[in-house]
Amino acid sequence: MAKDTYHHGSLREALLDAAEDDLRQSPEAVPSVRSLAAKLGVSSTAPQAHFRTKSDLMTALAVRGFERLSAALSETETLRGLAEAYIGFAQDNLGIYRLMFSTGTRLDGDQQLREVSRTAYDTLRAEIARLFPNATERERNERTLAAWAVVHGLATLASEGRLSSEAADDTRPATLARIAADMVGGVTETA
Amino acid sequence: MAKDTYHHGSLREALLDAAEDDLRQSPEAVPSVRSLAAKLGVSSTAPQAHFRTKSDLMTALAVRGFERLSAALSETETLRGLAEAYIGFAQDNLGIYRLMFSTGTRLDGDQQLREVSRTAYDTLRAEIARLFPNATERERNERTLAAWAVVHGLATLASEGRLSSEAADDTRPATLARIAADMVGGVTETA
DNA sequence: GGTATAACTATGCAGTGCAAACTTTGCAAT
DNA sequence: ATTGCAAAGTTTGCACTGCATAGTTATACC
Repeated sequence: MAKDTYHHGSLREALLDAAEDDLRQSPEAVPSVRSLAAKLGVSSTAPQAHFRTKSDLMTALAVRGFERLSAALSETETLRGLAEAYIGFAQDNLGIYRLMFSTGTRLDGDQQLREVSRTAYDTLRAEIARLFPNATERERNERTLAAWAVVHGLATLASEGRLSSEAADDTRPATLARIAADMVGGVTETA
Repeated sequence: MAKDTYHHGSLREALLDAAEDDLRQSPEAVPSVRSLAAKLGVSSTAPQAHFRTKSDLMTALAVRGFERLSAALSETETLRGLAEAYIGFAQDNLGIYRLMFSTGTRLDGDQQLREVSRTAYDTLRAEIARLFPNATERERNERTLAAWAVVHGLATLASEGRLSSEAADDTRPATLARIAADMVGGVTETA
């Protein structure tokens, strides 16, 4: 993965790849810029040419994450499917998922991040609208918000290992998704 | 807040107080141990006598947070009140709240943390049991989990400023709590 | 009143992000 | 082809971090 020419050619992407790789191998440790540079056989400050700050790098990674999440969501139709995809994504991409919703990653700072984040949300909103055609605009908004919150909450708590010992022993995406969908859709509307 | 004697006397508590103070003033920046020591007029490594690692200090702070959260929850009765208290706590104690659910703070490592975390959860569980007396054990478990997830999800998303621009403009605890309670309690059961 | 020990200091190390100044390279215009 | 220039990468260095280690001081206990 080291470079042999002076110009790496695609250091920007390589950095993101490397960061993602590290994050996948140990999701609890945010990789240092220096370690990424070292792994790519490049000087410690080379990344600065592509990302002004570390935070910028992480934000770029978060954008990647949202894109992939959106892709995963758009592959399903049902509410339960969406929930399962969301929770599954969180569990399979724990490091990036944390980054996507971490404090450092501010939505207001990055235009691209805001857009790609909105895309994912709109997918959910559309499904809610389909499920509750008679609801008012406001009801739909609130239901969408609540739906997102349950799913996001479950995904987060499960990923951080907060459910294991007390709240739930079965933390598989499918199981949690069922619980979430039951709560949002209600028993009546599903029929 | 500086010491004049060689032995500070209550450095442990002072460190926690100082950390909480910093966290309250700028919730997005986790204070450094060194800065806390400096603020208390104590050498950089003095804290090590009381907390083996920084993570230990943060965990102790998280315990404080759970205690206070439990106290806030126990002051109300209704589901909606619980939700409002929870969300309000998150917004008013953003720094500590993040710490309580951050990756570094592992439940499995600290006995005390596990207990105090469970206490808060049990309060919610009791209320759910009261609301749904006819539900099976399993149903109650699932509803409790879902309830926690919505509330926690809303609290987290609101605190991190993830709702503002797209999902909800009104992020006041009372409003979010109503949405959460509606979802959990359903319209039928509330009557 | 001595002494073990908990609480604190001093020093130092490895790592971190980042700024600043410099060097190499590719590309584009002449 | 030559030159000029901007982009990409290097070197150096600074301030800060957590933490290990070794030495110092005061306090509590017998």
